[in-house]
Amino acid sequence: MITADTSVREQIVSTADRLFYKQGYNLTGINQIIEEAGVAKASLYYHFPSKEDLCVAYLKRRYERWLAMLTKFLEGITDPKERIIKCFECRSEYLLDNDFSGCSYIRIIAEMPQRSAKINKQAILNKEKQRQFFIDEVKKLRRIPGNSVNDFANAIFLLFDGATVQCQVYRELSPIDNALKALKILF
Amino acid sequence: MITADTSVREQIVSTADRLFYKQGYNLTGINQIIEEAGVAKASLYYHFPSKEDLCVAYLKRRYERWLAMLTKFLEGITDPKERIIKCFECRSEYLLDNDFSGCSYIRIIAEMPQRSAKINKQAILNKEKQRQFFIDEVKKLRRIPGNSVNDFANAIFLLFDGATVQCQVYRELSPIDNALKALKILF
DNA sequence: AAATAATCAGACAAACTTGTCTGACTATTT
DNA sequence: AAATAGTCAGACAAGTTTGTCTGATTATTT
Repeated sequence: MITADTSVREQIVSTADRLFYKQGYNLTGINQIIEEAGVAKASLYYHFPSKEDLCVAYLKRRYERWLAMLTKFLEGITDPKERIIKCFECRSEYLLDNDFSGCSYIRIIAEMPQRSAKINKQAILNKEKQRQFFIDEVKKLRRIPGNSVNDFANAIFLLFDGATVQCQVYRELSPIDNALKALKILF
Repeated sequence: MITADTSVREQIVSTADRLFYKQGYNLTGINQIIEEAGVAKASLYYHFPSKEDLCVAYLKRRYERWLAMLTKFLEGITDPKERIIKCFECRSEYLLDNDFSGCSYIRIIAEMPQRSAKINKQAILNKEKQRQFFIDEVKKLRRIPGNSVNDFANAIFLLFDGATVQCQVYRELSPIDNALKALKILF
């Protein structure tokens, strides 16, 4: 009996996840993945018809990891404004834990101008889930700056992505601080 | 007598510029560059010791192009608030003209987690010049939201980068509109 | 017990990667 | 006129890439 998290499939995805995110998709070869995962090449291609499909699994996994981390961060916090701020603080920790590798969805699109339909779809789906989080929180606010839920949520989402990519570029967390200061001006 | 813009060196850089930005750095081979530039491989390596050095030239060129475009956009406009807004509109046109390829500095760092020192330095230099533009404009404002020049300029810069990457992801200009709406709330 | 699903190791294909080198030729400068 | 700088075409090295295929072995399910 083999448990889910030691299965060959899981080994492959978790190794691909680590390597794609750390080294980039294009610079990570199938051979490296199977070697570090300790599985046969045929096993990888048994589970994933192509590298592209493995990439989709990687993106799904990244979102799940982010959601789990955020959920834990927000535990017990009900105030929407505080929850939004905590989301940025969660980003700080995420980037620190992950060597300032930025947002995997943005990165995968930056790396693939050919625009694989499957990968594109998953990346955008993940981004939309992030946007929805902010919309949901903004809806709970008593007073909404600008008087439009979507406009204000989108403003926060822009700060969030802006801070994420700038942290990646500068390899430091100051852009998150800048974003928090921007939030203070906005609220 | 050979003019500067038809020289072999210029041919190489302009071709590399086009291909790096469109296809991505890692997916563009030296062989494709020399073929499309119509030059010999030895000529490329005569001017640029390595692909890395060519990349630095590419980043410099991208900044110059952006600056030229922005300067033209701002011609005759003196009001700092208006100049900031125009900068976002310039970004719209830039992205539309360039197939939504995003910011070349951010992208190159997203593509190269190995962090080539030369490339990293140039990318950050370019980003700092962009930040300085916003700082200079904010300084001219009569009333500064939040009462700190740097904080407000950084907020705008975050919106700028956030909008740029989101436009790249979604392949549409709505994030720029969102950023302009965010600016309205901020001001 | 038989059939199927999952896994293994690794060879192979066909293409691509950056960079070096040869050797010749032309243009420019001293 | 001689020396240097620039350019050419292309072979070559040593490595990489994704994906296919062989053939065998083990696990699971029917």
